[in-house]
Amino acid sequence: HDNPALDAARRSAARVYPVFVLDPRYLRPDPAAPSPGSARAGVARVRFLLESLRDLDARLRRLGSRLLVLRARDDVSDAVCAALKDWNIGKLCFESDTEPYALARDKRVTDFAAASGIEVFSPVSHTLFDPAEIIEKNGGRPPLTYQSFVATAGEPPKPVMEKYSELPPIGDTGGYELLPVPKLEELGYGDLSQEYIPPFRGGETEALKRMRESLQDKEWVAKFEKPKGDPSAFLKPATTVLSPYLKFGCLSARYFYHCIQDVYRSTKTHTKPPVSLAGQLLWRDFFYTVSFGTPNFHQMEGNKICKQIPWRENGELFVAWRDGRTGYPWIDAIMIQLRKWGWMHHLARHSVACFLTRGDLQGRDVFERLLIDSDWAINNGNWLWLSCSSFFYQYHRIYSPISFGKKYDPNGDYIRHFIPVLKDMPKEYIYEPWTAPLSVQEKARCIVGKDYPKPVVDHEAASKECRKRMEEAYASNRLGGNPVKGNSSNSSRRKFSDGGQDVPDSSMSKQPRKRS
DNA sequence: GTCGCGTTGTGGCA
DNA sequence: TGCCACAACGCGAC
Repeated sequence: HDNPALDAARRSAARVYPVFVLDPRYLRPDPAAPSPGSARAGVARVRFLLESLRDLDARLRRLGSRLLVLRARDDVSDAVCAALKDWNIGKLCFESDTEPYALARDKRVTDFAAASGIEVFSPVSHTLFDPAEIIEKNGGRPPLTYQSFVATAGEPPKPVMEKYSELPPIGDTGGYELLPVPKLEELGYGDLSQEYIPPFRGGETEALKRMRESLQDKEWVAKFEKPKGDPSAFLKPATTVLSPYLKFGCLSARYFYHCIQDVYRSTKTHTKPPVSLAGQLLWRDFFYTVSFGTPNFHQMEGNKICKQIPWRENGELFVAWRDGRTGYPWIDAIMIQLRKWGWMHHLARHSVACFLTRGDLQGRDVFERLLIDSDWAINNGNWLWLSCSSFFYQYHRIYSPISFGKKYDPNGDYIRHFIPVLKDMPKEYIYEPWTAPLSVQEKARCIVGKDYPKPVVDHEAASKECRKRMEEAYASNRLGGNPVKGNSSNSSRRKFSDGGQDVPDSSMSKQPRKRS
């Protein structure tokens, strides 16, 4: 549905080759990665992708076509150009993509097409609006606040919902071996039998079903307020969990948006952006637009909208955070949900991102790899937000790793589910197990420091230190825009167990990261 | 220069 | 559940 590229292809040709190229950049197994998967994608997202491809193939077959799965040896554009040439293609249709990696990849293909006399049609259909158009409307610069974005954007165009019962058949594929969509086990990630399978299945069929189920409860849709959602809800998440389907193109943002509007029309009142359900789709477009119009959006260096803050590396804290071993059950439960499900509630993401110092884009990379809805523009945008580097600047607002979760889930059911070793810890101590008397720990069969880690940092000291350093960095940005380079103050996170001694600084300021 | 505003803080209190 | 103080940021309209 809402696939103008496919629609154009079927209208203008007697033969259509529906191609998906498996990209080794995303799929090549990396045994050195901290959890199963490739360097850039955890198995949860790869599984979701393969499920989506199998569903797409099945749906194409119902229309008399099929998916042609190509495996790129190295560069995806090489594989596409070879197929264009070998199959003597006259017109190439694909959805445009604004991520820098995709832009470079697609440019190599369109350059080849232009040189070979192949017609190219590349419509915008991944987002509600065309980011380039919004930037132009706004005077050549992306709107940097949500409100100005919404004012500039206006109403999104309607989805392309042409109904058809068949597609042109595929053409002669010559010597190409037509393989089915591979199974996860065939991609070489090792023995995955022990891996938890997330409760979300990929594919357009599942996406449309999930959307209909969400929209069925009209009162829920009309009253939806994102900040009021419960991040600890896991049996029935507080949001639609349609983001992975949007990410993989299983669900059209435009179609979803217009279905939400239909619901609004049938109810007396409804919430409004930014907190409303439709407002969430506008947030998505906001980050796509800013990311498209901002060079070096994914990093601090050379990023004009990003505050220059001298982040410190704390390898010990980072690894504990990544692996869900910080000693703060609320934080660890969220990170374990991330690794197992590839998804957690937005406020849970805020909580853990805030915890990992205010900032440090190392965390960005962990999210990017493990989330099934991993999205370059949105992930980077939100890490800029949470780190008070851009968009949001109230660095005194810090999520407590103890009281924030407790507010929603005083009994700690979420923690008990994702951290079974804590399942018998009394609720008085479940958010701070290190405060439980030894007799209580013994009775709960969970000794802190043995069965569950001691806190890696003292949150009180660490957040105080963080505020101080943010204040210094902001002051420095006001003065001349030069980041604080000195090493006058302590590490932003301290060890808890050694009485507040500083963790040795492995480096002064963060190295700019290569685009990943 | 001033002032109002900004999706999603915490802790205390009614 | 909602309101307030706390301490307070940058942005953008004026």
